[in-house]
Amino acid sequence: MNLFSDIRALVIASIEALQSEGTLPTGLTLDAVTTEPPRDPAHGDMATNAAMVLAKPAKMKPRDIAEALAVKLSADDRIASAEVAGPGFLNLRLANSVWRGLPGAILKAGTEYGRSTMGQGLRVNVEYVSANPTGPMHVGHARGAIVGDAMASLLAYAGYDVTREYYINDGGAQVDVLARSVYLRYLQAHGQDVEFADGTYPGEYLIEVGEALKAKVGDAYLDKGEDVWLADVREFATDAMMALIREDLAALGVHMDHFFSEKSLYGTGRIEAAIDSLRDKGLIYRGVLEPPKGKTPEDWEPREQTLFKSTAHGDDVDRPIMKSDGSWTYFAPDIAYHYDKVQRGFDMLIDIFGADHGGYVKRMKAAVSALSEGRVPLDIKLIQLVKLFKNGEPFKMSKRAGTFITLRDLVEMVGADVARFHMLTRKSDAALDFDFDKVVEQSKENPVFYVQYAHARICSALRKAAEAGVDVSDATLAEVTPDLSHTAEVALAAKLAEWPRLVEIAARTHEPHRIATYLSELASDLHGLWNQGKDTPEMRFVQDSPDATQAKILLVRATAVVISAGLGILGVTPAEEMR
RNA sequence: GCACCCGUAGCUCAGCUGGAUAGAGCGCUGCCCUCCGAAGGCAGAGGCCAUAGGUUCGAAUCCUAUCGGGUGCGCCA
Repeated sequence: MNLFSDIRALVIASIEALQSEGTLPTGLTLDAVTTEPPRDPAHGDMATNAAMVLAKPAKMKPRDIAEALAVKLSADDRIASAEVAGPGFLNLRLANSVWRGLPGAILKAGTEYGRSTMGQGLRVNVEYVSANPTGPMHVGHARGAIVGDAMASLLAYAGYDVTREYYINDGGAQVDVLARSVYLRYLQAHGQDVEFADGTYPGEYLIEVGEALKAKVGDAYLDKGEDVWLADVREFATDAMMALIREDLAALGVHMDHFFSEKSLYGTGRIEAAIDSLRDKGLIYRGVLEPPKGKTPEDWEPREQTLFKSTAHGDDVDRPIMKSDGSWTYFAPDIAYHYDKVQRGFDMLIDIFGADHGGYVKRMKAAVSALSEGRVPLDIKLIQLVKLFKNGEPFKMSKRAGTFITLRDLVEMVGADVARFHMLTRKSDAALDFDFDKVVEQSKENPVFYVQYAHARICSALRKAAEAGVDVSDATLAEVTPDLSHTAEVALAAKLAEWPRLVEIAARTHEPHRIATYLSELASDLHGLWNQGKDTPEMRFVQDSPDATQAKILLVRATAVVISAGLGILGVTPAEEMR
């Protein structure tokens, strides 16, 4: 149920009626016709741009089209009035019956109100986090995890078939480093003195991994060379790290559908198969790259390499896929991984990367474009930095100073709900300030609190009504005719009408932060309505008679449902009371 | 040097596939808050949407150039 698309359908039908009457020419493209909320409520409930976008192709004056359309639309009993305004806007005022029907319809649908079918069941793969399995996740990983997770939920709510996926970088040199570091801890567990040289991870989190290794293999690896233990320790260590990472993610409320191992691409012919697919398209060649202008590395020398002709698919330069020693560059397994995604039949791919991978976007898009022959779109979201603050002061993380904050620390300090909501209050390609003290503050300037409080406040009103003996069950309220006698109440209903539309906009643009923005606005409207009850007792949610209470409280209960649905997408628990 | 992201009120930021008089919170100014539904309420001031061109009936939004900030740029993933 979506009022805007309902009325848009009515507008389209009216245009077609005018076409069959000969008032408008046939063969017009109607895709650009929209119905949207007017900027100024005085303009009405809804506006359509139909007359303006059709004026040129129909070779008519916009106002003439608008006049004719207004007559048609007015004939529908959902339309109270249709007025031509400005350059050709058609301002629509909806019948009271439309608004009165909305809150009950929301209660009947529950949090499904707003669910869309725009995704048409298309299969989307959202890849996010993909942190190296070399240690616990730090607070910097949290934003990508949260944005990716909310993105996946949003797309699912919008009707896509979503897979949440984590790419484990377990094939590169850094897991050898991890394995050697664990080996040192293993020696330590056997009572030996060890030294952590450069190129090893000294983190204490590996102590227990070393001890676990000792428990598993005993003294089998003591005084042995890497050729004996490296492969096994590598696997043991990455398994341990992934277990750690899964726990960290779970603490944040993030759960993956699929973990994809980079290592599984090596020695199995899968990289070769992906590269062969590109070779078949004539996109692999031997060549020498130009040095980057203006910033030639000291040790630059021309070198013949195996290159992917990514420029054929929009990249700026061709990219090496094989090192001079014949081994793959990191790009090659990434190509193979995305080839695998394409072959698994996804209709759309989304990668959530850190902003430091910006230079990687074009080549990855080029690869997917080539591998899928342009069929599968890849959207890459770059997540900008989170600037940490503590009580208004910039907070620098430093391992040496012991102020290194892990993702787990974050959850323990502020809670998963607060962390999640706050990380979603800004669009992901802008830097975000995160103040450990302010995000848990209970004040109006804290959107997390403000939205939670709106929901809790409604729950409180419902409890109070129930204590007074009023039946405020959804089933009962859904049959009640709401009392929308004040403009602020109609305005709130109008805001609720925007929810399904907003879901589609957020899903189409891949911008889950829009949900958080909307919820803040909705909460603000709710609190405003509540405050008006101070001066105007007849606007209070709980009235003297049960009938009056039901008629008032229905609207705010519908608001709670929408808040709950929105928070659900963000992965935040709606609070029933504030503590 | 090149590519990508960002530039909107004093500050932090929203702003819908281009739509009407560009919004919110904070801060600032004024008023209200002895009782109702706590963690305040109401009102006001504050803008060359970085700059200059272009496309369009219409541009904060799209295109081009310039300026400013960030990120990245062949054997590191």
